Amino acid sequence: MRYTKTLIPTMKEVPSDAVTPSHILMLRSGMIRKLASGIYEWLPLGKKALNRVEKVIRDLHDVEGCLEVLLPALLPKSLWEQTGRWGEYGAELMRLKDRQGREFCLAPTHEEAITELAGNYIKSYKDLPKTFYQIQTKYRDEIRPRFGVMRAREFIMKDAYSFDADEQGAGLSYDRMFALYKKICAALSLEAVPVIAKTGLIGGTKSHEFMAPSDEGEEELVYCGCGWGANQELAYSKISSVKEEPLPLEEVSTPGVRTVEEVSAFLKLPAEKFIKTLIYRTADGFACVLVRGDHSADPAKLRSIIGDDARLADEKEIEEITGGPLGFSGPVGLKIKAYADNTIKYGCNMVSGANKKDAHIKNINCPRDFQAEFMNIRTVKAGDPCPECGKPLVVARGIEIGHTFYLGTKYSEKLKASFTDKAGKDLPIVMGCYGIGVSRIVAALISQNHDDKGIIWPRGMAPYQIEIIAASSTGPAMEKAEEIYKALAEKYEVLFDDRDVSAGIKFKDADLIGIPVRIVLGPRGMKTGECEIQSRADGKTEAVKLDKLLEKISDFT
RNA sequence: CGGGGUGUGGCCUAGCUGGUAGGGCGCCUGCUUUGGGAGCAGGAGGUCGGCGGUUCAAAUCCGCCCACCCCGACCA
Repeated sequence: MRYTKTLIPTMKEVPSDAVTPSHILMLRSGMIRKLASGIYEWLPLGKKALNRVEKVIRDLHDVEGCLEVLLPALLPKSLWEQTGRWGEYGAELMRLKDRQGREFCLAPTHEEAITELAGNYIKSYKDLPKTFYQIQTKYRDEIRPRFGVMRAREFIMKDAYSFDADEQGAGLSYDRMFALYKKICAALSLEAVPVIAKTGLIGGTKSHEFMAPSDEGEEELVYCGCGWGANQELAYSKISSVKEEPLPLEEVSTPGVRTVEEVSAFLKLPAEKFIKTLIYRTADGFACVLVRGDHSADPAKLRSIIGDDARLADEKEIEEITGGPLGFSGPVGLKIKAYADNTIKYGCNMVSGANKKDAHIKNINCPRDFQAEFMNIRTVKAGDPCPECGKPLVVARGIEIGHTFYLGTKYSEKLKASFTDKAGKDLPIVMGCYGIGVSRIVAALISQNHDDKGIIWPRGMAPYQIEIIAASSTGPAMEKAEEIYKALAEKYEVLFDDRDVSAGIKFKDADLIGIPVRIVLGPRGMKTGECEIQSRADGKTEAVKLDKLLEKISDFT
C-alpha cells in the first residue's frame, strides 16, 4: 500500500480527551476516530490490526472444531424475557423500539439467541457436543465508557457457546476452550494470565478471566508463577495458623492511642496481632467487619458481603452501638452481626478495642471470645503466600481480554433447549460460554508494546509487515524505493511511504505507526548500492546491499 | 447516577475585571529544501457547544440545556 493512497491521519499532538497510552497511540496513529462517547470508527490502519486479531481468533477456533455463525445484533424483547434478563440486565442493555412499538435490544451478549438456536436444531444426544462462535459487534450502555476502544459502548467480541449432553462433557468443553484461549493469547503475542473470577450477569458456576497485565488495566489481579491466579475480588492467600497457648482476656489501658499503628507501637506488638474493627451501617442495620491489623478490607469483597449501600458508621453511631468512642471498637461483647476475614480465625491472643475510651483488650481468641461469620474480606498484597504453592504472589493491574464461564443449564432450561438422551429421556443441554474482547485486544497489544515514540507491533500482529521509506522524495533513492516496493509487495504486506515530505516526518510517523521492519533508502546508500533494514523494536539497523535485500528481508519477517 | 472539570477552524491552545477572535500544528499555492516533524512568501478555513437573558455592546456576566473528559459503582 502506498501511503499517498491510503488514509493514515497521524497526529503530532495528544488529543485532549485521551489519557491512557493505548488510547493516545491509537488516536495519534490514525487507527481510530471517536464519533461519540464510547463509539469509535476504525480507520484503515486500525481495521487492518483488528483484522489480524480476528483472523488469529477465527483460525484457532476453526482448528478446534468450533462452528462460526453470525447472529443478529438486534434481538427481540421476548427472548430476553424468557431468561429474565430483560429485567436483570438493567440500564446497561441498549433498548429500542421499532415503528410498531415492538421492543428490541442491541445485544450485549448472545446466550439467549444461541440457546434458542441450538434448542431448535439439537434434538438428540447424537447432535452433541457442539460449540458455536461468532465475531460480532456488541452493545453495552456502559456506565462510563473510557480509554478509547478499551471500554466502549459498541465493541467487537468473539463469543463462543458450548453445548454438551452432561456435566462431564461440559467440563471437558470448558477445559478445551480454556486451553484454546491460552493458545490464542500466545498466537496473538499477548501476555495474559488466567485468573478465577466472578460470573456477573452472565451467571454460571465456574469462571476464569484472561487478564493482560498492564498498568492501563482496570482491574487488580493476583497471580503466581505456579499458575494460580485470581481477580482481587476473589483473591486469597495461604493462611498460616499461629500456635500459641490461649491466654485469658486482659484489658489494658491505652490512653489516646487509636490506630493500629499507634496501639501496635504502644503495646509493642506486631500489627498482625490486632483485629481492626470496622462498623458499617448497612441496609439491614449495623454490622462489623473484622480484619487483621496488617490487612485492609477490600472494597469489592466488602460490597458483595454488606451491600452497595453500606457506609462506615459515624462517630455518634459508633458510640451508640459499641459504647465506646471511635478508635476503641472491638469484637468482644459486640451485639451486632460480625463478618471476619478468614485470617482472623487462625489468629491467637489477638488485640482489639475494648469498646470503651482509652482501653484495649489483649488475648482475644475466637470462638472463645466472640463469634463471627468468616469469609474472604481482605485485599491480597504482593508478596503474600500463594494458596497453592506458598511462593510470593504478584499483584498487578490487568486488562480483561477474555472470560470463560461454565453455565450449566441456566439458559437451556429457561429457553427449553433440550435433547433426548440414550434412554429416551428429555434433558436440558449443558452449556458454557466464552468471550474474547477483540477490539479491546488491539488496545491491549498496544498497551503492552509501545515506547515514548509510538507503537511497537509484535511481528505477525502489525497492520503491515514492512514499511519502506525513501529518505529523499525525489531522485534515485525514490526510484529505487518504487522498484523495491513493487518487488516486495508480491510477497509481503508493505506500506510504502511515497509522500513528498521531509525524511523527518516519515521517520516520526513510522515510529508512531510501529511497523516492525523498516527499509530505508537514502542518497547515502545509493552511492554504495545499499539500503538499511531497521527493526522498530530494538532500533537496530543493518546495511544491506540492494541486490541482497530480497533474500535478507526474509530473516526479518 | 453522585462528585470534579472542560467546550474557541481538522488537532493543541491564548483571550484577566465585557468593546466584536489570536497563535502553533495541519491544509492550499509558489519558490527553496529533503537521513529525524524544514525555510521564505502568499492564501483558505470560525454559528467562540446550543438556546434564552443582562447590556449601547457578550467568547467573556447570568440561567437552562447539550456534548465531552476525570474519580466511583458495572463489564469483553
